[in-house]
Amino acid sequence: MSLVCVECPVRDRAACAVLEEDERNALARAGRMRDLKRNETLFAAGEPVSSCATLVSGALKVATMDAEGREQILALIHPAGFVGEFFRPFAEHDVIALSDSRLCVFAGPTMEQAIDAYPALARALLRRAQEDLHASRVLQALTGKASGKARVAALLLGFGQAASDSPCHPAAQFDLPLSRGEMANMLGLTIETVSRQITVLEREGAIARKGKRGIELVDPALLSEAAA
Amino acid sequence: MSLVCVECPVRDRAACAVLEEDERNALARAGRMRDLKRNETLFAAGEPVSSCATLVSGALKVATMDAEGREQILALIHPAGFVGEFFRPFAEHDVIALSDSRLCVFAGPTMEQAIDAYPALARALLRRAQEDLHASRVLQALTGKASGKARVAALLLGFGQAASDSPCHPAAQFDLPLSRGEMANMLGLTIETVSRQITVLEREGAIARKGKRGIELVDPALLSEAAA
DNA sequence: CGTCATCTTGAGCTGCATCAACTGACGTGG
DNA sequence: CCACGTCAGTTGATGCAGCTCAAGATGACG
Repeated sequence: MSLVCVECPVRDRAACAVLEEDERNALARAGRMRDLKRNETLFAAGEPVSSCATLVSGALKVATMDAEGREQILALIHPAGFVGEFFRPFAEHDVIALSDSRLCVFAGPTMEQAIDAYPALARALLRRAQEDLHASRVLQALTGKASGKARVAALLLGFGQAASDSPCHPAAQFDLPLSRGEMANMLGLTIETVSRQITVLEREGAIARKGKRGIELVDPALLSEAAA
Repeated sequence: MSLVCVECPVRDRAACAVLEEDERNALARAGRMRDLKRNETLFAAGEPVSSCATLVSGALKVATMDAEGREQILALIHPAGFVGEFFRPFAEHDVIALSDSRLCVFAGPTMEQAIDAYPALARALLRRAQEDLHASRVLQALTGKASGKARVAALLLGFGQAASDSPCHPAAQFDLPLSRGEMANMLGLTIETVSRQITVLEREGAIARKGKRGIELVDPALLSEAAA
């Protein structure tokens, strides 16, 4: 399947946005679109990885299973995000679709050749890797020693930011992209604790539940105070 | 000060190792050596960063302070490691010397020009960023939901690996590069808990204390079992 | 020998995990 | 259309791992 970059919703935010039109088209001819259903696995930990991809729409999670079979979510991938490691023969973590998703997939050598051919692409990928690294450390700082309430509050704020168009103000209302269980796996808590802390934050007037997945940020200031 | 790559202890492991001799020398002329004493700060969170560096000897920590002024260690940098973000105007985290250290420092634009001039360098930095990202996620998985004992055991094993020449077997005996407080900050525990778990592991026969900072891995298999 | 920093050990308390029951939404099949 | 099962979420009761506070112990150094 050929890619139609002209219609790509992330055409000016993804790594390939730094390429010239003809370069991008050349790269696109070497890639293909792939759709994933919710909970479908893109890469499985331990399996050989010979490809990488840009997320076009939907959302992915990067996760590991511990010895007891419990999942730990290590990162979320949003549209325009990039997954796949070039320099490792095997995937270290699972990459799974959180919702129905569409990706722009490239076979391993294709992208390696491309970063040699287009220096700007290497820069763009380096930038993205550093951003991912930063995001990982921020999450680490959060789960390191914050209280359960602070973790949940910070996660809700983060979702609000992600759901907003403006980079400074969070969306007033949005749908949670994660189930309670996924939020718990991400924060190093249990389902029950997440649920309880959401209840507490609602009772304090910081947020309000809107249906099963909807959240309204009633008092963002109060919420960010709880996240401290 | 000019750099003498020929004598550099990390000359074939650092990112610049991918360069040809003359390219490397050209880059070296644009950089300079810098020595840090223990606890000296290389980058401070929030301050503008206009440089990056390869660690030649010693060790660094990447850390944040939470609202209550407690430190959280997010990553350790070992010799041949690279620090500094090109694409961000301000440092997000503190970078501090854990022991007396020597770095090979480059002013911001120097390295940016170099990655454009030498595609192999961009690849090498991308590889390093992905490795850092992986290390960050491994640490995150560890601090996510493991027990105190498992965290301490895993950290000790990691130090053993790092202190060893062989990549597969850990060193039988080594000195802890971190104080109890630093280990606690890294693992999301308290000094007391770290101390207690070390005592437990010693009582179980997995390790033995050798003086103030020395650790002997009496039974590595038992230790890695405790880390599970 | 005293001082200071680091580490260890003890005792009690707290926050989160665990186990368990209940609710509501949804889908399936009789 | 209703009975039923399933699944996600909520709430309650209880226990324990790790935090907190406190008191030594150990070692480095002047």
